Amino acid sequence: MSNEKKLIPLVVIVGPTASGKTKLAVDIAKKFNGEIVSADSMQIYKYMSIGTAKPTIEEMSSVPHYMIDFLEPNEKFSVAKYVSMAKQHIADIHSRNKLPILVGGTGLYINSLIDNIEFAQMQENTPIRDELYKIAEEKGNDYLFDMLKEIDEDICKELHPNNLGRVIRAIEVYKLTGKNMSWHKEHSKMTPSEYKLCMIGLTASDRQKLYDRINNRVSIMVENGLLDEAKNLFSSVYSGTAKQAIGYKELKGYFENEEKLEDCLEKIRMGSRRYAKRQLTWFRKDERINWIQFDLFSNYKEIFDFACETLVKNNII
RNA sequence: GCCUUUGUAGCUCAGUCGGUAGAGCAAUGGAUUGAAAAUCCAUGUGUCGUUGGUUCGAUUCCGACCGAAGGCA
Repeated sequence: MSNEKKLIPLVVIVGPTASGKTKLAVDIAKKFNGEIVSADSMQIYKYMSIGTAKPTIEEMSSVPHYMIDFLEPNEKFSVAKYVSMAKQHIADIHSRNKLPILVGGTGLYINSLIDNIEFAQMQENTPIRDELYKIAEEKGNDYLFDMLKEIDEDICKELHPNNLGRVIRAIEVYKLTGKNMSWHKEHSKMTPSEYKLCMIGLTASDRQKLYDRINNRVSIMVENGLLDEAKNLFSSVYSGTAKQAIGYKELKGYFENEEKLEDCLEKIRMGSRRYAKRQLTWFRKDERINWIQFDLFSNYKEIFDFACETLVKNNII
């Protein structure tokens, strides 16, 4: 094995929702001749722009963006697909002598990509899953968990029986590949990352400041036409992954005349706050991240300058 | 003004036939390898409205007062 292969420089900007990732990424791209690869599990969908806080049309036309706006809302997606597509974009950007910038809040996508997780090669197989879900419904979560114990005792130490989706996936992986999840996890980390990273994390030193921004942004989304966007989405086919997006599902009750608008909006704010909390839990443990606490700077320019300095210090540009 | 109901965790409410209390939601922490903006796990001290009385002991019984909702005038 040779380490001669040259690493691709990659700027990574992470952080909870509403922390200002999009703007910072665009400005960095403009300054350093970069292009942006999004790492967001919902911005991949068309027609879901306001609610997922996609970059504006101006932002997207001033800097090339990838992994945004390319899937119909009824199409399923997965980490494995994300990693293989995003990797190609990064390689392509680099081959054109531009600086790739990975930006987003979906921790699983980002870590799978930058840590070079290799997923088992297989097609997704819903008949197996459906059958397992049926077993769980009839005989209970513990029954399925005991099934998993038979084929992968180690993974059971990391999983809770109630985390049905993962228990089922672990069984499915074994049925489709003949190797259990523990085996795949171990073998997925064999090849080292091909990127030279500089990670920047945006957050607030005071959690309430972040929550204020989130709450405020929901009102802005409504002013920008969130309700119409959601209404259109409901009238078309929208399912699977896209259906989980915060900012749309909460409005259903309003359109069906069962809930007040203000109550639905409060649900969106709450859902977003809880999401931000989970994002922080995910990113906090990554010691490679250079954190920028936006509320400790007096204006945006200082944040931008500080971010640029960080990139220079890390020899990324 | 009178009658009835009501005042318990940030919110909605249980409960204690008198021995200082518990659920859901929220909040906080954590997990995260093909649905990840999803999914899952862990964490419950609050003058039981205020104030007197009865009692060994009251949030629980009795009285007064304060607040809320409804009804009658």
